[in-house]
Amino acid sequence: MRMSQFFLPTLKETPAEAQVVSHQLMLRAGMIRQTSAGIYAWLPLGWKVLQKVAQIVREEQDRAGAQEMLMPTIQSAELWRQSGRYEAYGKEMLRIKDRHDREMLYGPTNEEMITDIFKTFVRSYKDLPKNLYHIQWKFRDEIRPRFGLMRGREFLMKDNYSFDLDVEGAKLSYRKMFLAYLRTFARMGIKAIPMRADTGPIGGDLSHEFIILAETGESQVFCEKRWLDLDVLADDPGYDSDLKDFFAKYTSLYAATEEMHDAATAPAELETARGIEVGHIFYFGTKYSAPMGAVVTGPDGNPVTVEMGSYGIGVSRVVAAIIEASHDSNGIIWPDPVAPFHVAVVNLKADDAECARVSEEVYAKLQAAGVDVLLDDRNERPGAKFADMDLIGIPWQLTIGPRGLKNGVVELKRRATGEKQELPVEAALAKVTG
RNA sequence: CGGGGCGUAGCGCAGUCUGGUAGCGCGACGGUUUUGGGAACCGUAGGCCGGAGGUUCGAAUCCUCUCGCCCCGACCA
Repeated sequence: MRMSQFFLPTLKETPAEAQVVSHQLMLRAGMIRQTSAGIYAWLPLGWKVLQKVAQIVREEQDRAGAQEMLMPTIQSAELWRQSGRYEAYGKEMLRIKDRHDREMLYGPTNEEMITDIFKTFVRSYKDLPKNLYHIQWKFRDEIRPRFGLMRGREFLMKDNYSFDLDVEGAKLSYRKMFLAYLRTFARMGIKAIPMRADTGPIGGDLSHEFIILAETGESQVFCEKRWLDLDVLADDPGYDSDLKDFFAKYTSLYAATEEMHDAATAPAELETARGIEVGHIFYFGTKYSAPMGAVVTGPDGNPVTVEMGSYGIGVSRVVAAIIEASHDSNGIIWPDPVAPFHVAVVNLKADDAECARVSEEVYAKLQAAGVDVLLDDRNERPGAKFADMDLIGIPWQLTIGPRGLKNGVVELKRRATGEKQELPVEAALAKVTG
């Protein structure tokens, strides 16, 4: 992408309405535009990041055996009456009426709908287990939306639903998602810690919130420091195992949110921090399958009400949470896997023939190599270019200027560390693509 | 929903108390000089002062109503 043509409305000053750093930086970096309280349009840069995050979620869901589908945002109130939640849900649910005065709603979640779809088609235990997901916009009419995308009203969520014949199967499905979530966040370059969550009336120990540590987090969390040293991607036993050992290892360390924290049972040496919830997994048995009649015929010919679980990742919130966890005073520092561009080629002097020639050549080579590259070919002053690049947080900045070219070198800067080195063009290319 | 605050140019703000023909900085546009960390100078454009009523000779400013947004609390990916 050429910056001279890219729709990237960056701001020098921080808009007054933004209080938290992720909101401020997303506005300044030209990623989003608020259209109503808690509702945002995603501009090209933001949309690129959102899609990268969604794609990692998608790949890990697929890898864990879940299947992608897409359910609508608008649902019928009828479905929710079957589960009893239409009355129970309260004002967070946006209720609307169509032209025939039929009661509809903008879905805050999809348990009812997926259960309805499931029961229509699945009749035999032989069809189990099943795990279905979609990545779709949700709406929850929060009393007070705030913190930009951290607590919006409309948000993009990956939600999936597992269906099993028995509790043991449901627990295995749960452990698979537990692993999938750890892998998902690890791949995004962030440390999300699973913390025991309230299971409400269901009871048991099968609900975890996945929390990212960040100073601006909404809730107080407590965990053992050793958590931060675990390497999930290295520990991954694969989905063919029963995952019991893995699950045991990753739930043995203490980690709890404020609500679940119990100083009496907690170890003495505890890390206290602020946390942002980015995912939540939940086993809930027959809470929906029973009232909605999701029943299959078991091996013995008798009907079995299926065991269900649901699993959510706040995809749009993750984007904000990553910024909360990874920024400095100059702007965003994207972890490589979710960065909107891998490298920015900064032509320091756009009207200099040699600078332009080398920049274009580097740009073309990187594109040919399949690298997501942004070329700053604007006729701006160097300071403005550097400031923009730091602001939008591209992991590598490859600066091409007349001073360096005279000596046959370009400057390669790593956004995360600020480390700069002068290299011949080919060496810089190798470093960026390697 | 309770409590607090704010709506004036694209963005950040002053002006409101004490009514008198709307201003500053940044940004945009044109020009000249510049060019390795958000340049300098000259010039230009841009505002029903959120909206509707009212008071007044006269309202951004006072009164009433309304809409929107932000912050603090109870809810949540």
